[in-house]
Order: sequence, then structure tokens, then C-alpha cells
Amino acid sequence: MSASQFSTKQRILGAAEALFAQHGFAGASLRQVTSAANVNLAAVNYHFGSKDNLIEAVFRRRLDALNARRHAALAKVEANPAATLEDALDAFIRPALELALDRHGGAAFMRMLARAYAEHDERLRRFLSDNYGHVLREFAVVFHRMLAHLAKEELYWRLDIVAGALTYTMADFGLIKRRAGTSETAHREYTIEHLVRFAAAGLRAA
Amino acid sequence: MSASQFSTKQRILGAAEALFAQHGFAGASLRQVTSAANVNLAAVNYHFGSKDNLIEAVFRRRLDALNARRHAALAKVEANPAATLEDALDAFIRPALELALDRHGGAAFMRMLARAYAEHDERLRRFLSDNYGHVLREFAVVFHRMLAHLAKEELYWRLDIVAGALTYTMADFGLIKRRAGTSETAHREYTIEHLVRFAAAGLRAA
DNA sequence: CCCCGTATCAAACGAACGTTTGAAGGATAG
DNA sequence: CTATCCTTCAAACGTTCGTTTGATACGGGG
Repeated sequence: MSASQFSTKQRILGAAEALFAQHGFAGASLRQVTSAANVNLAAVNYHFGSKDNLIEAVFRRRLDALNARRHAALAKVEANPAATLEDALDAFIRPALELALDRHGGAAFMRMLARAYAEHDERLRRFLSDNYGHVLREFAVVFHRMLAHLAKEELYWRLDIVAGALTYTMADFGLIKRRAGTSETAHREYTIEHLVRFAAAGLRAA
Repeated sequence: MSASQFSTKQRILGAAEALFAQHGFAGASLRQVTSAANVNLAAVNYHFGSKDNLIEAVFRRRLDALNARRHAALAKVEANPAATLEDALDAFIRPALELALDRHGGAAFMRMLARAYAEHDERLRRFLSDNYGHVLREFAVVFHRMLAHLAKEELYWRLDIVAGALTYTMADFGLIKRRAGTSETAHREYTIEHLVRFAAAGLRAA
């Protein structure tokens, strides 16, 4: 009798995502993970090799898609000569918020991402920068063009604040229940709009 | 021969602060802490009772002063009828940034605080809310008065973004080297001014 | 002087950790 | 049926964890 329709690998990834989000990478043990996933303890090392590799696999499963969608959205912005700062921010925010609001563990993943943001673990930072940093750098170039009046140094630390604030906020959004009577899409559009406006105001501030 | 001019208790608190900031609460072991503090392993449980109590003591040592200074600064704002939103934000930001920029472990503490912000650990959240939540609620009241046009719900989640963004940013600021030739106070004032403007723009955004 | 409370120490406790092992299934191909 | 490969399993590996213990040193007050 299998405990779920998903494969052992997928069940491990799902359970790990939820537990890493809740207790952190060091705080969640492989025994907790395999117990929640209803698989044998040895399955983690069999399928992933080590706990560190499992952590990377959890990131990879979501970030490949998230990064691709952010990249595609940004490409559309760059193709449009009339695109505004708000459009670029939308390209950054929308894919992440859709992920945070989906029902298949996306919220847990965003909380895990926010945790990784707060951690200054060298190995994890290098992994994320090496594999997913190029899209962030593409965004930086576009923001630099749209905010040409800002000194490079000033722009970079504003982007740092904005990226941190957005990641932190979106991580918590999966937990907040939306107001009764509003549809899922209305809630999402409302949130995106406000996040974009909030971020744009901060980036443009004189 | 003592390894430092400070007492065993103080050396433990200092080492714990630095290691918790770097590796997290679960990730930093008492053996790392006591080794860095040059004290015996048993000293932690002798002076603090448990690792959890040590964590709380590390918070208490800094937060008592930080909260008091924020409270005092806010009281001055409330006493001034002409005070602006920027003044209130200054009252929130300045004490924390001064802590983050001081040379006696303040930077490590702010990184630790940002970590606690990202963690959703129930015990830690309750401890912080019970002991230090009242000042944050005072700020919320003032912001509510200064931004009366915003719906309560809207205000609260904007404050949530701002508090998170500021905490994250200030946590990283202790790590950033200031531009050559600028004085410590000039650097601080520059940073505070920009953080205040950034936060005010986000809070006021139409 | 002895006593007593405080502090430090090396050593050990049981529990939990990540990882490895070797045997047992279970499906598929020859 | 046998052989092979992939997967799962219980059990154990050595290590490290937070915590506890009992001995030892120290330092005034009676």
C-alpha cells in the first residue's frame, strides 16, 4: 500500500519543503522528513545522496520554473518600448506570488526561500547565485535603465531592500487568508497591484 | 588566567550572539559557543539553565535597551503636534540602525533578529511578542493616526512589509563597508535618511 | 581555622543526528 | 525459471547534540 499517488522522490521533496520552511535546514531532520513522507529513512540518501543534495533538489524543483517565468515576463517587458517600472516589477513579482498562492506547497517553498535569504550560509548562497543569479542580474540591468537618474550604488541597495521586502512579504502571503467573498484571482491581482505600487514608490523616491 | 576582561556570562552571551547570527539557533551548538567564549561547556547550563533560556537571554540583553530607546523616541514624536510620518519612522529606524552599526556585536544581533523574524518558531514568536510587542503596537497606533486615509487592514500589511524590509536591510548593513572618506556619523545619517524616505514612500503610496 | 556558597572543570549520560550496510522485494528481459 | 536491476527495508554505524554529575578550586564570614 503506497501512502500517496506520488513517487517516493516527490513525496520526499514535498515533505522536506514543508519541514525546511517550518524548522529550517538544520532544524528539520531526515527522520522527520522521511516519516512525514511515509518513506524509509535510507530513501533520502538513496535518491539524493545526502541532506545537502536534498536541500538543493528542493530548490531546483521550484526555482527552475520560477526563474523561467520571470525571465519570460522580463523579455516581454524589454520588447515593449513603452514599458514602465511597474511593468518590470510586475514581471518580478507576479510569477513568485502565483507560486506562493498555489495550493501545492508553493507557500512553504516561498517561506523556505525567505529563510535562505536570511541565512548567510556560504554554500547555499553560492548554489543560488550560480544557478539562478543570472535572471536577477537581468532585472538589475532593466531597473538600471529605468532609473537612470540613480547612482549605481544607490540603485543596488534599493534593489536589495525591495527584493528582501518582497520575498519576505510573499513568503507570509501564503499564510494569510483572503477576505471572504473575494475570488482567488481578484485576491492575487489586488496583492500584486499593491506590491508593485509599494515597490515602485520605494525605488523612485527622490 | 581569564581569557577576557568580561565575565563568563557576558562572554557566553557575546559568542552565542555571533554564532546564532551566523548559523541559526539550531545550527549553532553549545560546544561551538562555549569554545568561542573560552568557557567550560557546562557553564551554559549553570548560568542560563538551558539552550532555550540562553537564546532568550541574548535577545533580552539588547532588546530591553532597543525597545526603551524606540519608546522614548516615539514619545518625543507624539509630544510634537507638527511631527510627520518621517519623524515617526526615524524613531523606529534610528535606534535599530545605531545598534546595527555599533562595534560591540550589534551587527550580529541585528542579523539574529532578522533570522528570528524569518523563523516561524512559535515559542520564539510568543516570547518576543509578550516581552517586546507593546512598543510595536504603540508605533502602529501612531502610524494609524498619521495615515488615517488608509484602511486598517491595508495599513497593517504595509507596516508588515516595512518592518520586514527594514529589519532585513539593517541586518545586512552591519556587514557593508561604508565609502572611504565618509565619517561614521555621516554614513549613519545618510543611511537613516534614505531608509526613512524609502519607507515613507511605500507607506504613503496612493 | 573551618565552613559554605559560588564557580569551574573533566567526564559521562542518553538521545538524536546523517549516513552506510546487507538483505529482501518486485518488476522486467532473456 | 533465472538473472538482473532498481527500490525498499530494518538495523546498525560513528558522531554530535543538550544536559547532568561529582569532584575540585576559590574566597570571604563565623
